[in-house]
Amino acid sequence: MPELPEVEHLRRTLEPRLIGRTLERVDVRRADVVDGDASPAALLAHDTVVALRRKGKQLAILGASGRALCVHLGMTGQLTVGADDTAAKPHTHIAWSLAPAPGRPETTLAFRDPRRFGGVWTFPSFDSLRASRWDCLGPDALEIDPGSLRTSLADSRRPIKAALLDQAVVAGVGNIYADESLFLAGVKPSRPAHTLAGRSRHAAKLVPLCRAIRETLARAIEAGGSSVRDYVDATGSPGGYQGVHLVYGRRGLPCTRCGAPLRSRLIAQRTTVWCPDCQS
DNA sequence: CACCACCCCTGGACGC
DNA sequence: TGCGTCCAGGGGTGGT
Repeated sequence: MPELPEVEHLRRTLEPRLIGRTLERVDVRRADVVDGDASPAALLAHDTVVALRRKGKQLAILGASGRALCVHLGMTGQLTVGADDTAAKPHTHIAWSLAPAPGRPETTLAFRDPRRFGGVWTFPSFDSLRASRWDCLGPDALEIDPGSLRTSLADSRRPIKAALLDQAVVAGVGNIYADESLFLAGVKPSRPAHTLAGRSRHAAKLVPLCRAIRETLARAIEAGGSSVRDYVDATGSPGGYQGVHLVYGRRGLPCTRCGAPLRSRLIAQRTTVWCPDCQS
């Protein structure tokens, strides 16, 4: 399930394979994964990729024409660059043919998404992409700072876990890294968000929580992200961070720090795992 | 206005 | 072995 680290690792693996490449032709097999103008030109046909940007869990592909695509992977989305058979897998909804380029054997860019929680949005410019999809997001989670987090949490009575999942509070944290960050910071997921922003003793954990979010995400990027089920990078390789999750997916197993059995319950409609002894 | 429940979707795990 | 059921969850939306 792609969160910020998976999308950033994907961006980094796409970059050397896509920058400077011209998208010759686009084959849209499922038009309903495209939002906005789904014409070939809007999907960067005959355009050359000049940059790949990311905010939170969203990826932007910028063309030399000025046009922009926003890709969101949802739960099961994949964006891969490879040989002809890259587009042959089931649930490949969009396939671009890459113009031949010296030293670059890849021929195909494919967007695949079995469950179709993801999609592709087309925009005439990067500015319009940002205005309609990125400006409403909170700060990117890699750069979250105590000041902005405190402001977002101050008036919120919902559980801190629910706040961290809210992309308007901080962009890029999903279920896995919310649980991991809260564990590292010693914060109970159900704790009312505002108690981390006020004058109670728990407010002292705001700075550690910010640090935990940034460090957890940075380490996961270096490990190539977490492949719980479907995530692969641009080359089709899974990540390696799923092997080092401290709480996510470990309900009932002993806490790595104190040995107590990890507990689990739904918070904000998401399975949440935490240590009853290490988090308060 | 803050926040929650619901919904979209498919594949894999599990039980019988 | 095969079939039915349940569960995973990002994010938009409509309701409280």
